[in-house]
Amino acid sequence: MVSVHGWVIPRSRRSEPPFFTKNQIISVLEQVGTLLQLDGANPFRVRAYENASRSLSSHEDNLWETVQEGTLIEIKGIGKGIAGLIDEAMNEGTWGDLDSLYQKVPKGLIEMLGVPGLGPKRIKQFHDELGIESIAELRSAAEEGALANLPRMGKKMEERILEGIDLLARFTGRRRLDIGLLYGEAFERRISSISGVQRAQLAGSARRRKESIGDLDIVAAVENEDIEKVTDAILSIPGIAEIKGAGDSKISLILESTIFEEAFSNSTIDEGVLAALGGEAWEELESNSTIDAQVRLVPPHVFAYTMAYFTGSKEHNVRMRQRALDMGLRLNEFGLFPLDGLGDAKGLEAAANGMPAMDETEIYEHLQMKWVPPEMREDMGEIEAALSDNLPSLIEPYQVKGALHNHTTASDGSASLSEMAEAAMALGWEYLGIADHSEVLNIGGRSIGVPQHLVKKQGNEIREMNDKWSTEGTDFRILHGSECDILADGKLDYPDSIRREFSHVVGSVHAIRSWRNRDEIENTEILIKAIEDPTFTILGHPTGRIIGGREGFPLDMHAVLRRMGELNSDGVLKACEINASPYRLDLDWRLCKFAKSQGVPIVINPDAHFKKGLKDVWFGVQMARKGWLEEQDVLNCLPGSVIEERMMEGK
DNA sequence: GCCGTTTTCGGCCCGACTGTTTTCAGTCG
Repeated sequence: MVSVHGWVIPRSRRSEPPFFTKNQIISVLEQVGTLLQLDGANPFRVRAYENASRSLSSHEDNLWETVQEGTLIEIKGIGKGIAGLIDEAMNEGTWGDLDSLYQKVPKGLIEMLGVPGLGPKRIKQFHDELGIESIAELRSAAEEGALANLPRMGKKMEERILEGIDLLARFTGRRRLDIGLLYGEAFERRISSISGVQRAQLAGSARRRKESIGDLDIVAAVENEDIEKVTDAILSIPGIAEIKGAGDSKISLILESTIFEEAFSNSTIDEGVLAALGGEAWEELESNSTIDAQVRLVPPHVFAYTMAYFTGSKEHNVRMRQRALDMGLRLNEFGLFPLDGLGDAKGLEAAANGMPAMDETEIYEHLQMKWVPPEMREDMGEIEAALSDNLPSLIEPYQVKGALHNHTTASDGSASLSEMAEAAMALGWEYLGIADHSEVLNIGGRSIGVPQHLVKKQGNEIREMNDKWSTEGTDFRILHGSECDILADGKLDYPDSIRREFSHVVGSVHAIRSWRNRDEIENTEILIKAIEDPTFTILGHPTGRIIGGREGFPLDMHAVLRRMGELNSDGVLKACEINASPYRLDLDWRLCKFAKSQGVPIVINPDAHFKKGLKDVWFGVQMARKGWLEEQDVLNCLPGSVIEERMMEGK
């Protein structure tokens, strides 16, 4: 459901400029786009606001400085109008005439956008003609049959809206990447095994490894004469909760977790993904858990084009089509065609005259570009990099040699030191960093941190184990760190003398509530103060977000990373974690490239609380890939013998 | 509202599906 929470124009709490932060500006611009749609504005004007919001969020420089320099309009997508708006907001603390727009559009209309089949046009029509301002009013109007009499409406639309309202209540929100991939892999395998399907592959945000997945897209290559047979077979796959629609080229479904039973017993799931998922995520699925899925059926010779198209992202595709147009070509899900001589041929008919492509590499070659890995297709600079042959060589899961943030029974983990070490060795790792919680941490009134007097005991155990491996000639070691709480005032838990004994200190915020009650500027200052402590090594789950659960606390992460970069250039090691738990995936991948540009090393940490949790590193690697990171950018790609030294040097 | 070797106006990515119509508008991805 589109949450209505937060749909008010922000008021500044500050007494001097800048009155608003970059994140506040970005969110207002995005909301204005939506509000304008509901107000019936010119769709291109709507897109201008959406584009401005997007381009600002990938703009890495300090926005306040840009405003002061007067160079706002040099940012692509920001012209005179929006630049004036941003200038006014930051300098004066006012939003021009946007107040009236926020006032004008009833909040219930925003919620209605979440109803499948309802868009801004119909919502506006209902509002203008019938005075409908909320989902509740919409439901009763539909039940009374009041909607069917409107122009271009009818009984069927009315029913669809009622179903849509129910659906919205039942199947709300997106799925975490791990859950989405479980469904996606299972569904892909089932479709691949249908006779008549020549190839089938998962596309969409799952293939791009987004941290959360709205619905699954699967492309299947099927000859024309097999379409009917294959469609019937797909519709009879067990695990389908509902069929939403089925045409010649597209099938829309809702899947439920019963799809897994046979898929798992046949071990048909991709081994790499299954290993990463460890089966844990599946066991946790509720029986009423569902996910939307679309299957596209296309002739084999256009499969690559359709894969590229439905892998997205939408923004990447727009840029690709623009690139094609620049070369006098048209690109769509069926092929790439010269614009002249295309005539009236559309869709598949036109594909006969298109440029052939056996795989995606050839599509990019036709456009004189290097193939872009799916994870990078977000229009975050990959188009330019692919055109100039400057794409990074992305990190691979096998390049990770250990991890630095994991727990044992000494705090809230469920496995002992030696059990965790064995599991790490089984993964082929050369080291395991243990970072149990510090003393202060208690969750639900129960203290789970390691008290001061037990820190030394843990250190002794680790030393004994390391000595044993060393005499045996085993290339494995445990690094004795701590996940040390960053207190609300920016101080670190434990006395200095204890912190200095650890090989590394992962500083993490756990008392999220007090950080959420402060503003971005204050939080940023306090967090930077904590990072500057000489014993501080790694920033753990920087914003505290839980995917699908809660937003992180307000923070200017660019400013934090800039400061960490300065400290690194002074020779002090300050690394930033990508917490690899699929619940967190924090640092956000969108910030990885910036961290790299500032010279901040990244550590991919599973934050494992049990043996299988170590495998979550796989998800962290996916995020690092989305963030353009290479092997040398990631600290825990260093071999065991080197990483100890690196941490000593960095103090 | 933004943008511009076609720069101050007239474009702005493209197609399938659905339900409403009898040629098309709205929605979705």
